[in-house]
Amino acid sequence: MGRAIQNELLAAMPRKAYEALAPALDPVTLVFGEVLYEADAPVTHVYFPCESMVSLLLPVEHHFDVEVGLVGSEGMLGASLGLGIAHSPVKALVQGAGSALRLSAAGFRRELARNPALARAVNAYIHALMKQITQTAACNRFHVVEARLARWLLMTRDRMRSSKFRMTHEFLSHMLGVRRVGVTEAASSLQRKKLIEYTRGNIHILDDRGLEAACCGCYGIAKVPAASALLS
Amino acid sequence: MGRAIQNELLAAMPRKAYEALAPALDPVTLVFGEVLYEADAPVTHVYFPCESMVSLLLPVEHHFDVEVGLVGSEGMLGASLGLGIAHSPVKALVQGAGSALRLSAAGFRRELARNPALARAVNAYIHALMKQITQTAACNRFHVVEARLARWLLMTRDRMRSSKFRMTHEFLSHMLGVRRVGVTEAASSLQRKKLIEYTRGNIHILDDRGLEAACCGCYGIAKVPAASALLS
DNA sequence: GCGCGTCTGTGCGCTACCGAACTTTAGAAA
DNA sequence: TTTCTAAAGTTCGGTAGCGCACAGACGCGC
Repeated sequence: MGRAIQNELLAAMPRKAYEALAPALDPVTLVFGEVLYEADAPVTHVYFPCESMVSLLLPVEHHFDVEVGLVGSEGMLGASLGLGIAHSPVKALVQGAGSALRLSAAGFRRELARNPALARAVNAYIHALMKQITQTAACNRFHVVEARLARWLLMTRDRMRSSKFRMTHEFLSHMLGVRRVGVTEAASSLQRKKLIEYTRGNIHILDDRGLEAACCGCYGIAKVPAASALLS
Repeated sequence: MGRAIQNELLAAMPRKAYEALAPALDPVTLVFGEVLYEADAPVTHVYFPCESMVSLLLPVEHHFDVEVGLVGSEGMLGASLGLGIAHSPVKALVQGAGSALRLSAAGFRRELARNPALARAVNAYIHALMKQITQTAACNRFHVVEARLARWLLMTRDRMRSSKFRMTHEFLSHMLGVRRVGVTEAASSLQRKKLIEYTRGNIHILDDRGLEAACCGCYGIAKVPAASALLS
């Protein structure tokens, strides 16, 4: 346990409270493409991503799924258990492989009951997630593909803590709910402006500032505040 | 207190728990156009609509606000207090005038602490609201104006418990995040199909089944379940 | 080096919706 | 009755994104 706590939700808990929780946490590696929850299916475990990233998707009839939220080390999966709801409203798909901490649903409930700091952190995160989903809703409604792509890349960078990651246009098109060609057009436009570069699934953000300027204000608004701020 | 409890969230609480809460509830009349909360502003009171309806709106830069949710007698406003958050992420605008029950934020917190049935009902509603917002996000992304209008009319009917209500095209256009002309076109199409009729702000749903067929599946999915089901 | 599958780029006609202006009509007020 | 205003209807050019189809291009395995 000497290492830094990599999940910010856990890191923001009082030391003692975290130490009470730590033995129950099970380190796991999330693999790309893994489905943690299906939509409306039971939540058997909660996950605290450390260096991984998970998309929240909603199935829509006659369409591919749309992404409504993105969870990384700033958050958790299965927070609805904190509301006493044992099933996930959305599908959770591992988007960036990496480490996470896992806990059984029963264990999580137990910890919530005896650990008020955890309960507070979880509640605060539920609220932050609602804001994120709300903002995404508005953004998807009003903003052009290029701006939304820029936002998505920045959100991914924040959660992966890296400006290089793997992601094909095909995949991005599902995330943004547009055609693959739409992504190709937006991505090559961003590349022409020297904001990113990419080849065959390897994306590299070259100019963070420029990319922020290319995306809509939603990025700044929906940025999940540091967990420490959540608890203040 | 002999009358039926008109807010379903309250009605679903155990009799004893409700009776403990009832004296603190302050009957108020919400007037059309009243703003209960501004976005990101403090929540001073919570509201349980009885025969009124309130829109949840998100401000978007360079645009009118977009609606992300709709609250009627099946829900409440200010539920985020149940998460320990004292400000509203969205703007709450009274959409359908009518009666509601009001409670101060402090009083609500007090009741939550001593009344587990209320806490459970509130948590369940928060979850239902998240689902509604999520579904709205996806619906706004994929479905055509006519289907979204049909959905909105049905949701309004459910919350107002009436198939007649007042609502101008101008106003609807803000709710749906489209031009007024877009609403006019969609509405006259629905009228031509004899599903609704309207004149100068008076809308009348003629054919519920037909209207449900004209709208997307989102309506059925995002329908907030009866509060009694929420608690089961 | 060859073949093949995956990823990316291009072209084309089409539709829903936009922005902006203008007209008509219902109904309340004078 | 006349006047006035808010609501609803119409028109028109423009565009973002769609569906579909196909063409290169990179990289891996053999």
